[in-house]
Amino acid sequence: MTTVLVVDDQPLQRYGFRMLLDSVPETDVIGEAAHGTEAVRKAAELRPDVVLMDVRMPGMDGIEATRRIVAAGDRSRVLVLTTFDLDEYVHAALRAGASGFLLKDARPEELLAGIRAVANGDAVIAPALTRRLLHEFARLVPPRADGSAEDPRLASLTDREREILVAIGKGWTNGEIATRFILSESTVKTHVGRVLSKIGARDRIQAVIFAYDHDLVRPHGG
Amino acid sequence: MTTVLVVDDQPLQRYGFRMLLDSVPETDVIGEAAHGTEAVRKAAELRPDVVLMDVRMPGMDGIEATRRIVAAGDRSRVLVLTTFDLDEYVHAALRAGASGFLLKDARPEELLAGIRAVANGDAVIAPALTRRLLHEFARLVPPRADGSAEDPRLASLTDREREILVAIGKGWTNGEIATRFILSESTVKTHVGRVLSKIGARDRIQAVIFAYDHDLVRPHGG
DNA sequence: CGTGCCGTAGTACCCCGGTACTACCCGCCC
DNA sequence: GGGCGGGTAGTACCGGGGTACTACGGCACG
Repeated sequence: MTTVLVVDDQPLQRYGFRMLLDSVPETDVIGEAAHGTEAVRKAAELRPDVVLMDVRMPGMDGIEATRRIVAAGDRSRVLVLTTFDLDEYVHAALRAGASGFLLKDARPEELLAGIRAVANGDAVIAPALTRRLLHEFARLVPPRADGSAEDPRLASLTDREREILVAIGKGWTNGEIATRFILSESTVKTHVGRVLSKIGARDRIQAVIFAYDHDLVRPHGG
Repeated sequence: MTTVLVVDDQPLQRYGFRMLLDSVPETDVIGEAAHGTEAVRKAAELRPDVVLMDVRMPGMDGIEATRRIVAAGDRSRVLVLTTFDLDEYVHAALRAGASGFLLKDARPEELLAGIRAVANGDAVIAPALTRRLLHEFARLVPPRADGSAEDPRLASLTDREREILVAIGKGWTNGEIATRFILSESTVKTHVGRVLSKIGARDRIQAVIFAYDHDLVRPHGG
């Protein structure tokens, strides 16, 4: 039995969901909420397995409510519903920690299957959205994660030189690199010079860019 | 009627797929292939709506075959099937241009629904994979796409200074910036100095890192 | 054994980058 | 009018970065 909290600002919409979910034995609507604040409170109180969350609501919207419910860590999983397939909503919802994203025009069996999947720990995305999501994903995935060949310039570096390049990418000066690697600054300069030459960079700045483009340094990683 | 090309190195597996797909009126298996090379050739020859592609095959694998079929641009959509939910396969398949990714242990109706969706231009992902994909996606999505506040240091920059910062992020020297912006190098230096001061960077290298971390420059964007 | 690659280290030289400070023009607003 | 922020521009100074070249110990490989 899967317990569900229905969140939508329109009473009629909530009624529809309740009718549908109560018509099958496997789901049980244990509560309703008309806006984000109420949703967060009821989620904490009722501990539903799944929260069926509308995005557009007056007051606190579904995204923020999702963020808080997920942050609360009560094991409730959030399935976000929206009328429009606006990209910002999808992105924001996923970053907020939603387990799924479906369109309101989904067929009843799709919705039920979605709830089942989410309750089961899986995730669901409306097919119409999946396509664009995959497109973006393919664009975002770091180059080295696929089957493409490694940049020959990178491959030409020795292990030491690669370490140096990473250090350059972190923004360290030659002096800092020397200190942290316990080397003389002369040695660092030699290494840096060879790195620049091998990757075809005219200065360390181009090397920093190269390092970022080739995912040698993590963003926001100091 | 959806035409399908079945690609798998195991004859029995192909037989199973053919039985299933031919048992419903909406799909029609118009060909089979036992490895990547044959798949590419038959896809070009038969122009199927959907290619049901196994990943692991002797010789050319399903990923490379997918890449080539998609690159051929014959409107054939590729639905990748695998026994294992290995991340590398998923990434590689999506980058190769696959329209979907399902596990072989999917129930028959799931497979049929997947083929239907793919033929329809949508995309599908096995629920078990969707979860991890969303996790990664949330991690990859540029920070500014959600509801988080913009870095106050960025907000303190004037429009001109932001342009300068982007230019720094591209690796341009002061001289190059001066030339492209039609400014004197002195002016550029003045701007750069103010930018460094405002974002708290000790030198332009830290500024480059800042620009990348705040997504002001696109990777691989010269 | 010699040859080459790698990592280490040094000297010498020059230039770009960054700082400090000043200066002028323009548009806006009190 | 006067003040102010933003954009432009200049001079002077200096330190770090990059280049060129040399050098040597260790280690592998033919």
